[in-house]
Amino acid sequence: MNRTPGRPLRADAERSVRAILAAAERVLAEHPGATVEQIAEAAGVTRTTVHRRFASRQALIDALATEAAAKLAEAIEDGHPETAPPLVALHRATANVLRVKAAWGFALGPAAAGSEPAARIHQEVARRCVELLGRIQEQGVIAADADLEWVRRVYYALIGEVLHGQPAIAGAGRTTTAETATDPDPDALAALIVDTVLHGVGPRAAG
Amino acid sequence: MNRTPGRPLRADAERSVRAILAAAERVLAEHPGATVEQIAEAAGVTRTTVHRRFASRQALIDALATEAAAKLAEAIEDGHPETAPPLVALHRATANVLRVKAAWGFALGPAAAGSEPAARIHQEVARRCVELLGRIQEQGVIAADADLEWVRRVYYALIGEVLHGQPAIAGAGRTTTAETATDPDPDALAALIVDTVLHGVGPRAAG
DNA sequence: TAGATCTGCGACACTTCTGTTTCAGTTAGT
DNA sequence: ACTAACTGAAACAGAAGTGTCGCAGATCTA
Repeated sequence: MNRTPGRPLRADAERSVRAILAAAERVLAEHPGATVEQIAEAAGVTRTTVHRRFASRQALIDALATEAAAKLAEAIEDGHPETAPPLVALHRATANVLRVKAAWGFALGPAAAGSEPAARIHQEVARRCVELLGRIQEQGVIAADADLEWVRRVYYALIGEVLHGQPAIAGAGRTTTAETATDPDPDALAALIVDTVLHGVGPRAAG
Repeated sequence: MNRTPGRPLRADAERSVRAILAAAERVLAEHPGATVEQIAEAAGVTRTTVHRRFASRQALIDALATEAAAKLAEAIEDGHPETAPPLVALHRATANVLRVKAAWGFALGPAAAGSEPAARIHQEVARRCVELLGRIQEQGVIAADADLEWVRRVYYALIGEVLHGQPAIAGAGRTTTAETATDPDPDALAALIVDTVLHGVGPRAAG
């Protein structure tokens, strides 16, 4: 049975879909093996309704992954990677991505991978990311002989690292610059990530 | 029923246990939700036998996680973090860890976490790691005001990153230094990781 | 070689989850 | 206000997995 109707849904049905997706993210983030029933309960809906809107558990996860991937792409674009100065764009995009990934941890994680359309979006995002890094490289801020794919992966890894130790990041990075920031706000973390990717943790070259 | 007998196992039974653990790693690495039956089949054993040796599926995973954690700890110690020069120890330990993590990807991954004894070992490993980083910091190779816990997490993240894109790392890092190394050997990768952690991907400070 | 141990085989009860269906009652849209 | 769409409730069949048991035969060990 196809639950991807051509006709537009009624307002309440649309609301249900949103509630289910939001609940799925919430529940699956904590327990990836969670039941459809648990998701339904968290959404304030019956299991029957979930199955009415999503053909299968997998279909639900795929939809979730796709939606989240779209938000991720949007987060990058909101940094204006084309028009803004590359480093500014990178910083803004990083902060945006941190917000999105924090809110859609499961849907953007490995457990939700395998969704075909989502995978395409992620691939496109990676392309844009390398593009932006290339522009930064042209400015000489990234070594000319650096492998941009490796740079991108380091960058991704640090984003992921920052996100799964929320309270652990008190006075992150250099205690002098970041002080004891009690609030792990995305901008400070983005600065930490970008700085670490570019310069590592070694002592600063004078200047 | 307790499958942790006080008496020593017979030789063939011991062999079965080893085969089951090895097969579990192999199978679960590719499909974390794999069945006990699939594991048994891969081990050349019946499901009954698996249950004879491990009280439950979870008990099997816990045993796997614990064994792998021990190998990880061993990998660190093999770098002689106490006696060798800190940077040498870090490099050796990194190469060793890469080997171990490549072979025990599932058992050391998040899916196998939650095992109580394994968790304690991992905590101990992290402590040793920070200790070593502290010694490197004293040498001035890591900035004096850097948060070592953050450094450790960056280090871990890069190790993880290197490991889940095996064939993608052809001419890793700086193409000039690494050339097009067709073989992603642990030592080259370890050098890449350590270098990136310390200096990032920015242009080298002259020298 | 004798006795203890281990294994495969086949079966069993039990639980849990999925996906479907029907139907009566509610809610949105026009 | 009328119709179409949506929902909850309650059941159903079915699949799949887990853990257990007993037994006959193979395999180790002393």
